[in-house]
Amino acid sequence: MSIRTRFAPSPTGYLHVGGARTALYCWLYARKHGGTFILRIEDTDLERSTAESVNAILEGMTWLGLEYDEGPFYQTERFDRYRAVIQQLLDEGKAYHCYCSKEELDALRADQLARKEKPRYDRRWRDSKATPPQGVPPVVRFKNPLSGDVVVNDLIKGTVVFQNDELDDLVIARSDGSPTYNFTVAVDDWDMGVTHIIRGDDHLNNTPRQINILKALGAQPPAYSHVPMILGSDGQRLSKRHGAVSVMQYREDGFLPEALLNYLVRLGWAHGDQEIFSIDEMIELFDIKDVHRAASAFNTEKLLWLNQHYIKISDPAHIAHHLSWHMGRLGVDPAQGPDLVEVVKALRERAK
RNA sequence: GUCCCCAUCGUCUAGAGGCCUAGGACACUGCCCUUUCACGGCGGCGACAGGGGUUCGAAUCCCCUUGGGGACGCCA
Repeated sequence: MSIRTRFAPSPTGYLHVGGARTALYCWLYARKHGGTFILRIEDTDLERSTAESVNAILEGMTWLGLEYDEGPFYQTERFDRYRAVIQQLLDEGKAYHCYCSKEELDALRADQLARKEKPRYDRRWRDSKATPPQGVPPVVRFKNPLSGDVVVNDLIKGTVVFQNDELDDLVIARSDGSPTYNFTVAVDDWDMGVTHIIRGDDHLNNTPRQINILKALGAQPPAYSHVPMILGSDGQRLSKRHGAVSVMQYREDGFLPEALLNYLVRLGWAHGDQEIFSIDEMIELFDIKDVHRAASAFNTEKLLWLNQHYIKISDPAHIAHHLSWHMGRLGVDPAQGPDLVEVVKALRERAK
């Protein structure tokens, strides 16, 4: 069977380095196996998703050269499909309506937390015969299995077992009828024939839920690979205070895409002592199974070194091309000055 | 709090029981090259979180502790 991977960002911000690395790994894995790389925009959160973010993500991927074979698919364009599957689950008794108000749920959560329990929905409407309250639009919840466990054979993390009784009945459709993340992911990965899911390990806990939904749908779960997070230089979660986090910010700061790609592929993965990888070498040597299990800290110094390396060894015309982009951005007309290729030749030994 | 993940130099990592008095890279640093800055060359500093096992032998396997991270939403 042909390999199919997907990168599925939610358009609620720019493409950051963590997402870029995940996209790179998905892309490399597909390329290595002659498979298909799919781009899917997970925009079911109508409140936070923006067109600007979609553009920023597309722009970032284009700059890095991570071209997709299919897509971009937008989940907002697939609502009819989700609605049909939700109805199917309802008809089959695999999902049910829940009439709890947000206040009710908040109170339940606060209560459980106060008792030092893991907060989760108590399934009060799962088998309820009670008459639904008037005028309350219900959400749809998925009937998660009550016992047994879900085994995830993760290509990076190894075998991870989750007890079903740790999971609650998650909401798959909001009271306004719109579908939610864990559900749309399962349906899409199934519909799109995704064979290998490669994503951030912040999704590892979602995996058993998605597998249960897939099973309820009669679908074969794909292979999972959860790549660790990228931390800031101080070992804390990457955020704006660490400086550049947006991929496009690196472009503006003068980094070459090949330098960022080389840095990212080497962050959390290695092939012996090799530090420099061309795109072709990455495709040939990269294997998702060799990705490190621990989170890693982003180190701009090393990126800078790689950038310097690529400036030195690249064709001067190539560097000049990037240089003219920066000059244009600064309002300088390259045609007015000396030949950029010559400038690059003269200065490349001493630039970063 | 509960569940899940993780743990080798400051950082990225090699290491899949003996090849390890733990290797490479970035950073830092000494010397050389050099009119300057870089580049380059040769050195140096620097780590198996702690404790128990298993084994003739453990950075490598198992358990506990500690420390990080993630998840627990009508966000994704």
